[in-house]
Amino acid sequence: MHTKEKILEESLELFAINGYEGTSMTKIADKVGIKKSSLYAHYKSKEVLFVEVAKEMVDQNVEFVRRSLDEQAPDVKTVLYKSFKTHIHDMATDDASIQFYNRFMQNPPNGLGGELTASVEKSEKQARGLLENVIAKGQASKEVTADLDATSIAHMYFCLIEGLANETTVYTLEEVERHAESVWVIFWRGVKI
Amino acid sequence: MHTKEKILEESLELFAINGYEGTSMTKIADKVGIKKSSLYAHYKSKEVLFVEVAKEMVDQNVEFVRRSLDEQAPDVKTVLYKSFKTHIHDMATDDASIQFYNRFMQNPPNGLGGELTASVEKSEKQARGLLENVIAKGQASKEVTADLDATSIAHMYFCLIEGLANETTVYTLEEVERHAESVWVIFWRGVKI
DNA sequence: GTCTATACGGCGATAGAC
DNA sequence: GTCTATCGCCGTATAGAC
Repeated sequence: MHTKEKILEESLELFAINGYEGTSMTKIADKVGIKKSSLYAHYKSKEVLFVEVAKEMVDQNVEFVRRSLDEQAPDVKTVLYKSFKTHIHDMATDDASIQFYNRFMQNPPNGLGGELTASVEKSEKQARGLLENVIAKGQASKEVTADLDATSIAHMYFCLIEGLANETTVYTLEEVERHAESVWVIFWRGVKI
Repeated sequence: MHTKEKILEESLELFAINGYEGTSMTKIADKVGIKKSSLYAHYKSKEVLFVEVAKEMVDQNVEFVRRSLDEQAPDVKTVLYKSFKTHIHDMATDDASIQFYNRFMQNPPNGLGGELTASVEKSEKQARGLLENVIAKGQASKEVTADLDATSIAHMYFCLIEGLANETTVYTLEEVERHAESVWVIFWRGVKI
């Protein structure tokens, strides 16, 4: 019922913060407000629960990128800039979904990496596809250089976001946002006509 | 003696691959070729052992950046490009030190993050300083634009490297190196005069 | 579906013989 | 310094009453 979803929600947060081995079924049960053994009525093992959460996050990643792209923005530069800022902001403000995604796409739990890699690769391709469209539009409207192909530029874009995501552990929100600002300037300098 | 160093070496690899909670003292002992209890003659706890490894990695990070900068290269563009390629290559070829660094700087074990953040921040600052010098030289020789400050450019550089590091789990060596190549082109386009 | 009780193994860590 | 033996605890997971 409603409990099953709550388990997903709460374990998402715990996995994101404490990792897979660092999150016990007892801690999840405590956070949900039930006993450990009751979890097994909804998910037959910890691995199954984790994979369920992970699959949701992979799907959500594409949706997140889609929503970050503002269709109403006046030009491609603004679309990209707004999307960039949205990503950075949500990362830096401890959004559990994004932390989960960043954490486990880079270092999946021991046996479960293989089970996820395929779907991650697919979702990253989709997300990159959305950006490629925007960039291609910018090339058509002479905002973005045609010397580079849209795929490479989209790749660079995600590379920057992931690089900045890594900083969130060490640096403060303000520092990351300031870094993001200068990173953006160089990026745009690199891709504009 | 020689055992104490071997413990550091072997646990470095295990921590890098399986994480902190995913690495047991038994597994470390097995890899070293001794019994678990013998480890405690060298390091009084798992936490102490981990912190010891982590501190070495933090120091090594600065040295790694220093060595990647070729003093003999003809111009600043070449210095940066060679350094960039060295980083990518070592990451992609499963260098345990770099994997350890990337993994735990982003997601330190639960109680030990605070103990490391300060020294990480310091070492990253030193490493960035080395790059800033190179970039400032490039600005003086009119290779690199003076519209951007050297700190921002150095920051961008590390951001790209970390972003590419994240890919190594999902993509193959060839793919990452190909991505790195186009990332470099955009980067240089963004910072050259 | 949730509970209590329990099984069983692996964990980090210590004691003490050699 | 390394071993065997052992401690106490907590991990995942199951059985069975309600």
